[in-house]
Amino acid sequence: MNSTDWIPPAVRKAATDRRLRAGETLFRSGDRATGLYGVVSGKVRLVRVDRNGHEAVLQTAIAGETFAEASLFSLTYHCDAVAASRTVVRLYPKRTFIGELKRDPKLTQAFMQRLAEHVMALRTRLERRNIRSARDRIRHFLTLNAGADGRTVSLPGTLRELAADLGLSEEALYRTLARMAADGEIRRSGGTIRIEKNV
Amino acid sequence: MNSTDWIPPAVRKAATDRRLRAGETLFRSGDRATGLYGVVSGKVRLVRVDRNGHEAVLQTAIAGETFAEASLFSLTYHCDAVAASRTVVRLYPKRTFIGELKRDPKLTQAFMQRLAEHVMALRTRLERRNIRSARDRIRHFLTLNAGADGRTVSLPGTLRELAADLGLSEEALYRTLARMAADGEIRRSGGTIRIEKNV
DNA sequence: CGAGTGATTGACTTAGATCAATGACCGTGG
DNA sequence: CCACGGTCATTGATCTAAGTCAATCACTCG
Repeated sequence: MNSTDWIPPAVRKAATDRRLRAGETLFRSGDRATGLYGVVSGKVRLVRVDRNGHEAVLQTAIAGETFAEASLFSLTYHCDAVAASRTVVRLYPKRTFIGELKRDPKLTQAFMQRLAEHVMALRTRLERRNIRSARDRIRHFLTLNAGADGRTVSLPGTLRELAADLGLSEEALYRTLARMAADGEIRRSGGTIRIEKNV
Repeated sequence: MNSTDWIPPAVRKAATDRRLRAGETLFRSGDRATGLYGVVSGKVRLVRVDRNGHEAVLQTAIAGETFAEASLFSLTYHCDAVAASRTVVRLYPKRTFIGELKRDPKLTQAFMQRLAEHVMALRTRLERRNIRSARDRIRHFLTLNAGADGRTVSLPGTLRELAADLGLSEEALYRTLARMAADGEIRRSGGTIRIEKNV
């Protein structure tokens, strides 16, 4: 559901790729919005940085996903996009895209769908941030990200990234995971967490 | 920009009003999504409640605004809608709306715009929640909600509501505001806060 | 092999949650 | 017309979970 199938050939043709090193910035808040991006390979984090240097992760886009959709409605970007690893992104130029939107109702439909999904995802994120307890926050993440069996969660990146994602300090995340494992609530192996007990 | 002008007559005709007492629930998470709502008068809070009973405020819709847009793309609602005061809401039925979307490109355009605004608003909210310090969180809110002069903020509701909105305990909000006022950073009078110093 | 990053654990501090009590205000029903 | 119940605003006292600083180890990538 997050693939870029919905992008029509006309827009595809106008796309250009760009290679990013890990940590490289694709755009910054305030830059002129040139279009919408898709991740070909790698991973991009959309963040806003406050004056204390704290990063708020708004979204993490992995291969096959798109980001900066809302930029079509704005002259500038409103957050920073940073490659989390070596990454290739594909730029779908704003002008072409908007032109095609006017012409292609299917695309419009698909695009609205994407925006609506975005709204829902952001709401879930917001809901999670409202949970004070680190443990409950992690539980929230785990249950909503479990695979088909409802108990296996494969971590999308490093724990460090996850910590930023959850809005916890690394240490709090490590410690809480350790405690949850000690209590038999979860079991860890490599990049995977299994939920052993539902609390 | 948040009025309901963009809703075409065809959809308007199918709308029905409903009167709500303060605190009354309009719909709950999991209820079948019947459509999108507009607030005629009063105020509606969209919240998600976690198992500890904590409420996460996802949106507060005041007179003239719409809410539950994303429900058009979903069979059920994903949050609770509760009237914050005596309120009249107008239901625009899903079926009619979707039918009209297919027919009316203008509506589609306007609706996409609304969704995009939603995404941006949610991102701002998320950004705010990422700020740890109560004082900085309040500052963030104040600067982004100042009127034309950039210094006057008229509070949308009670401080209690604001606290929930900011994700702070009431006490933390009261205390921090008191301290900010004592420091001469803000000045309060009735439902208005003036920013005296920018820090 | 050395530098950089991620993971982990310890020790300490603190901001904000929580519990509690009080006063102001407001609408309402007797 | 006023007493009463309710909500909002406010302040005090206390507690604790999470942030912060710091040190260590494992690993990987030039």
